[in-house]
Amino acid sequence: MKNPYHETILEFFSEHRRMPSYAEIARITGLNSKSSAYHAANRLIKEGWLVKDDAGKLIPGPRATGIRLLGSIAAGFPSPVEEELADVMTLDQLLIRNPQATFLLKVTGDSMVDEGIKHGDLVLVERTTDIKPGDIVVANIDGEWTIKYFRRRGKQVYLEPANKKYRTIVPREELRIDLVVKAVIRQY
Amino acid sequence: MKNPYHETILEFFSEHRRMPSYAEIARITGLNSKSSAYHAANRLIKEGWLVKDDAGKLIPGPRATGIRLLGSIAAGFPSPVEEELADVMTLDQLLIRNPQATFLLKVTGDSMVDEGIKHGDLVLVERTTDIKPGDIVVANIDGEWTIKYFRRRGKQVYLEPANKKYRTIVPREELRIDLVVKAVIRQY
DNA sequence: AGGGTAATCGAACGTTCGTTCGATGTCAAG
DNA sequence: CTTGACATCGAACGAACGTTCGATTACCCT
Repeated sequence: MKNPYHETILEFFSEHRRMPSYAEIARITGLNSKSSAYHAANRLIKEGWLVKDDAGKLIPGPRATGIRLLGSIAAGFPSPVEEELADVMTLDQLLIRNPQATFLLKVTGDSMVDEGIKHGDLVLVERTTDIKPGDIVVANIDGEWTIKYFRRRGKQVYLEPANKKYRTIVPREELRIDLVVKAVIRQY
Repeated sequence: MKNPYHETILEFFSEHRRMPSYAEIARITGLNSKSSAYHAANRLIKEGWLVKDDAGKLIPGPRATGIRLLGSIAAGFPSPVEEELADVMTLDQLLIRNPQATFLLKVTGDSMVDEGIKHGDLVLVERTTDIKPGDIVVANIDGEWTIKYFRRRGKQVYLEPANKKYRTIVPREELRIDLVVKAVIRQY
């Protein structure tokens, strides 16, 4: 019972992808009545952990949801405790525009190291037809999948690595590319 | 009505951070009865857009939710269409262990370029006391915030950049660090 | 020890929920 | 046109929901 209620409740949210009912709040927090859960939830609303939407349903509040996007490192740093937070969002909301066409790939090899994309990194890839020169793309060259810059000189398109050890690839035949890298994610 | 129901419903989810009730599904889809909404939802469940959890509540299904984590690029690539998906998760679930203590910072400067952390990148920072040598940390050195490797030689701790242009920092006085970099995110 | 504030409880309320049913409507194949 | 499969509808059910109330308990302050 050490755990404050908001942690228990938000844990439920991230596990179940929905908010618990008051009966469920009572169950998971150890409270013995719905009304205790109701009052506890109202306290959490006052504290900003939860909010009620237009329909009166509980949803995670500004203090709980997502990630706090703070200033830049060199520019200084809001006070660690109790930042009254400008922008709060989910990483998914931040990074993903078209969920149906987006997925994650693990990068193998070092052909893009000079771009800061290393072996083992994850790349967030979106399937799209809107590919512009300079984009980083995932392409199938002669049956092999690779990640490269998409370049164009005149009418000729080619794929350029971000690593001098590798050579630019000029496709022998027509090159169909529909996967563009929207983000790079590296975990430590 | 061009929009298939699952798009309307999942749109509701991402806007409201909860799934609609059947009455609400009827309203937003233009259906005139709860039971139509109920049957429509069941179809979507069969198609994988939605699922019901243990309590019978609707939650987004594997086809809708989060991101598909596929194989590595060099290792080949599951068929683009209709991958029967190993792992599906939210980016937040993937990256964030302790939501309360986690936030996002924008990196300024190039002191970590050799680690693949470039100017303008976002770093996912967690406040923790468990910092080990080799970790990438955000530290306050003489009033300035910087991002560096945390190193230790004997009893002496110091901060090392990942860029030969910069010098290692040996703190004059005691160094209190509680921000460790858990992930790097770069958007294109 | 005592007094006051806040948390918890159990019971009760009207409302909304998910679900089932049978009837009606739509559309394509035979 | 007839048949069958399927989507939609409106009404109905008990169960679960959010909320309120008054009584009880726990906790802090001096």
